[in-house]
Amino acid sequence: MSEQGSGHDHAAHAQSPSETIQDMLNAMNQAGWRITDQRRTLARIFAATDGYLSPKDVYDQLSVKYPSVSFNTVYRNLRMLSDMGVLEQFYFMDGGLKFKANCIKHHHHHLICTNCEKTLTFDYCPMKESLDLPGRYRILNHRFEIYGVCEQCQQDPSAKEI
Amino acid sequence: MSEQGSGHDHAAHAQSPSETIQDMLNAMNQAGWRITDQRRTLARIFAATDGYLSPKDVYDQLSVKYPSVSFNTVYRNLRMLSDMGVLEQFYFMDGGLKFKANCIKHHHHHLICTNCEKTLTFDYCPMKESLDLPGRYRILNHRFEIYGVCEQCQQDPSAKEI
DNA sequence: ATTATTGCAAACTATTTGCAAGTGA
DNA sequence: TCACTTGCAAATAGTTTGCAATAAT
Repeated sequence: MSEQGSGHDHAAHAQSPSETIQDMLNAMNQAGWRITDQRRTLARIFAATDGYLSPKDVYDQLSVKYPSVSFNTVYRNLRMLSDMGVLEQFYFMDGGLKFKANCIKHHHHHLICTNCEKTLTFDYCPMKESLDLPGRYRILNHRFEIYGVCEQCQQDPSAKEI
Repeated sequence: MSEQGSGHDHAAHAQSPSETIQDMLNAMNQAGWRITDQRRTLARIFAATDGYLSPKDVYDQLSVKYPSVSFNTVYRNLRMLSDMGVLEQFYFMDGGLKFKANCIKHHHHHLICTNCEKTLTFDYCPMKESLDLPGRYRILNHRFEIYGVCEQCQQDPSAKEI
């Protein structure tokens, strides 16, 4: 669970794990939710993960500390956190719905490893160009994602999970 | 195509319904599939639709002509056509998996109406810029989609389906 | 005639809901 | 305390599979 080395400052906006945890707990608080020990652990799990986690991944990790945790609760908390914008959800065509901590502090897009799903952010946004779009839609939002194989997985393609 | 530089020729690449039908049937043929009457109808349905269709949508439309069609068959055909690249699948966060005819003739991106899901294509692609990406990923592909409300739905928001 | 395709039913997976017991503020 | 949260079990939705009947080539 260590951070990637320094060097590129693309990650200038990346939050430290403790920042992420604090953001998530603050958001829960402001929404009037109780901070249970389990939710604290949930925040810790997402703060420590670069990539996406499926409900089952989260369940498995929570199970370590709370052997009797129910899927029910996992789903509910994931959904609630997503609705609040604290988590970001994404549907992988072959892996179903997954979640990751959402940086709500600035606009950015994602570079996603198709092998291990480790995700980096970058600031370039194609929407800032004056796009000549068809059809007079009233634009609401957009999505720009780039998929590839991260350096680590290029060297060791068998390492499916980090 | 036209030499007239002015005006919007965004739809220059759009295929006519009959072209789309032919493309789909050809693709099935080349893959060694039998062209059943039902699959012909399937092609017709997608050729006539601007937006995305859920398995249920397709099932409902097929049911008109084949009252005893089974979900089973719908799913199988949708999946096979997707695997072949004839259909494009997309997971809407609140509507699940949906399908639409895929233009395999040129690279483009989508402008999607969040109300009726009518989809227009445009040629601008952010990947042609020399992007300064983090992390030395080996880039495989990308996705760029813009969401908005189409002109029609802006005027009549209650018209949920076209 | 031969083999792919279809429809039915049942299996499966992922996700959601109802309610009593437990827990945080 | 008192309402929120949790876990269990069961319900639901979405999708896939097995197999006999059917239809395309």
